[in-house]
Amino acid sequence: MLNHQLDRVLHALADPTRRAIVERLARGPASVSELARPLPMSLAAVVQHLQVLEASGLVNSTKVGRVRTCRLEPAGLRAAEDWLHGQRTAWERGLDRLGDLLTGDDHQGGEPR
Amino acid sequence: MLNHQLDRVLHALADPTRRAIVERLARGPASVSELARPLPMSLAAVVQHLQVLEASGLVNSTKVGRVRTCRLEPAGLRAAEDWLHGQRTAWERGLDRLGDLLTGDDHQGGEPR
DNA sequence: ACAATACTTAAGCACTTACTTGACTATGGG
DNA sequence: CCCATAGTCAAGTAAGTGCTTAAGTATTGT
Repeated sequence: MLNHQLDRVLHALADPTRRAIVERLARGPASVSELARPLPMSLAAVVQHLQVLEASGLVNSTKVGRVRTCRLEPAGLRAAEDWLHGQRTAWERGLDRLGDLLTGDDHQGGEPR
Repeated sequence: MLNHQLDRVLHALADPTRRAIVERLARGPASVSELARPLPMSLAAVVQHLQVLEASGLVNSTKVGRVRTCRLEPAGLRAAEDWLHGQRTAWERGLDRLGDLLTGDDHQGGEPR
């Protein structure tokens, strides 16, 4: 995935309203009004949040008649998850190597400079 | 984890400069100047990014003498990872149940309304 | 003591974000 | 045909973000 898209995904998820929408959509598809009903803001504001989510690739929607149905697109979620996992495990592996060094158990050779 | 902290973590990671800092720190601790060197901006700007990262709990730092050493704190990364994973798998389980319904293989009973 | 290093703090500025309201365009039921 | 429903579009605004420069404070090497 391009850095650019990860950018959009994380930005989209950084907002609590948009996370609430994602949480709702994780339980199944919903129309714009259904998504808006529990939220303390105008429907127009919700539509704007949906545009951000759609631009990030986290959500896609199709309009049939006058109702637009939105669903979650797990790929974007997955990409962000993978990035986070990569950083965290890289760091934790580093801590492990440090632990090995301190216990004299270095299987790779070469000390830190 | 409180919604509030997830908020800060995702907001912190939504910026490419801050993600670059996290990627660097995943390979091991670094001083402020070391973090700033490859980045195309002033040191003061980097310090501001570090403040955001530290407020989110993703990074902590200790100052010895005149040099502040920053390291990654994996807990925040983990919390975000878990949230993403939860949403994604909830959605995918939903898709599975839908698949089961379509193949007549519903082991839970109760059709969608 | 002096100067270089490694930050720190504050003020300011362009740009973006998260809303609002108001006007508008389908679509569908009675 | 009429009206409610469902959503769209366009301004406008207050607050927040990501930088900058400039001035300041400790700490360390000579």
